[in-house]
Amino acid sequence: MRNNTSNTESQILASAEKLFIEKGFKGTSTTAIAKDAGCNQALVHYYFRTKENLFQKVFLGKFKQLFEQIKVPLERETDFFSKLENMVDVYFNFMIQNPKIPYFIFNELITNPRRRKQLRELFMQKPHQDDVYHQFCASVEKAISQGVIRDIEPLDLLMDVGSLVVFSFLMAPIITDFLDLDQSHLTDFVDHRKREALTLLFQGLRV
Amino acid sequence: MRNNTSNTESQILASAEKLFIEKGFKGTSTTAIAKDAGCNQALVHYYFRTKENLFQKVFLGKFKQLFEQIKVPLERETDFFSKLENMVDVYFNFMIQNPKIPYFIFNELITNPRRRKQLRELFMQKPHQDDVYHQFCASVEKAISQGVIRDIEPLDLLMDVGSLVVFSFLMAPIITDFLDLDQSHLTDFVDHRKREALTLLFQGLRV
DNA sequence: CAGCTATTTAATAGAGCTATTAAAAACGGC
DNA sequence: GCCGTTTTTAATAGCTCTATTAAATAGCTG
Repeated sequence: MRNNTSNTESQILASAEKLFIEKGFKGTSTTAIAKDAGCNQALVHYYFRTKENLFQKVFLGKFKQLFEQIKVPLERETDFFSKLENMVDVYFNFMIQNPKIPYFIFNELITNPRRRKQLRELFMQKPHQDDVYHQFCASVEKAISQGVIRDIEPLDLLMDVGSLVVFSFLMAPIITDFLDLDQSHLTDFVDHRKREALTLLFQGLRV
Repeated sequence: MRNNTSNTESQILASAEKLFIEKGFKGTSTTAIAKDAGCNQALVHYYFRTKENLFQKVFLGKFKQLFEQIKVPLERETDFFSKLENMVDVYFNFMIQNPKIPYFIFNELITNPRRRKQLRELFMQKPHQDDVYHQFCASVEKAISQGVIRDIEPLDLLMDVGSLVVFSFLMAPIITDFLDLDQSHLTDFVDHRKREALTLLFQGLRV
């Protein structure tokens, strides 16, 4: 190999990422990837052997990217409502910049048991990533015992936040089409949802 | 035609429904549908001409089924918190009985602009179905002016409820696999989420 | 049962897909 | 400029898929 990541190889990866995210595994052909990357179809297999292989690279990469973002506000030591605000903020920002990622990951996790297994193994290999979750649990329980928030299971709180953040983005393309909104109105909508999510959470968690 | 819906025809429809919901449009072949229905592959095309046609029948049928459920608590005239509880109740129950429907509808709406168009036209044809939404808006605004709930836009309230209900079900298969839960623990989880959703909404909407 | 229609079958056209292979082209060091 | 390696290409095997067709079968009616 002449350079560590040849131009073609990374171009294929970029095209694959774009197409897989847009159309999913089944909806994307190696032929289409090659065409988008502007190279011969055989090169896709030359560099990545199989479509499945290439997909895994993209999928795990994106998942790690998401996870890196998610863990930041969970780890940070602040008062509880700041942590909450920080979570909503970070998640919304990530989604604004990567609006198709949550659906991409969801889709593949839901439709393909193999991906769930892959991901599980990924977590089993690195049990220390659990710490993020347990760290979060500890801070929730502390906030409860200090009377800062009402009694709630940490997983529920996580699900509440996740629901309010992710659902807005899953719905976004549907709403856009239904109400004939353009991109600028869409970001308004998302921004509006962010404020409402915070309001609901803050009020809904009071003692 | 001998009987209005021949045995084979409805069997094909049933198999198509099962497989489309499980694997989506791209993931399901007419060959697989025929095999599942226990008939010759050509029959699928004999009765429905194209795969697209067959899919539309399934999709619109399921969407109507969902919509019929959704509108019930929106229309009912009760005090606002009862309406809210009723909504969460009905939606959760529907999802427990049709756990794969929300993802199925989501998936096709998100990935296929044509489906969004189809659905939009469906609504445009029957503008009276708008009334359900406007009826709901009216009851929200009444509740606000009466000081029963805090100030909130009706669409936000709808999104809040939708988020908290639907997200639980989208996550369910992922959580099952991750935590090695069996079906009984899963329904516990869902039931638990239902209570938390209600708590969050009731508290989060107080003045 | 004869004739008509509805249903079912096997066969196949025609397309697209993944993956492989053998040969050609590009590139590097010597 | 030559040689070995890496990269790229065209060709193709071997699938699977949708949709159609012509022929066979079943079912009803008079």
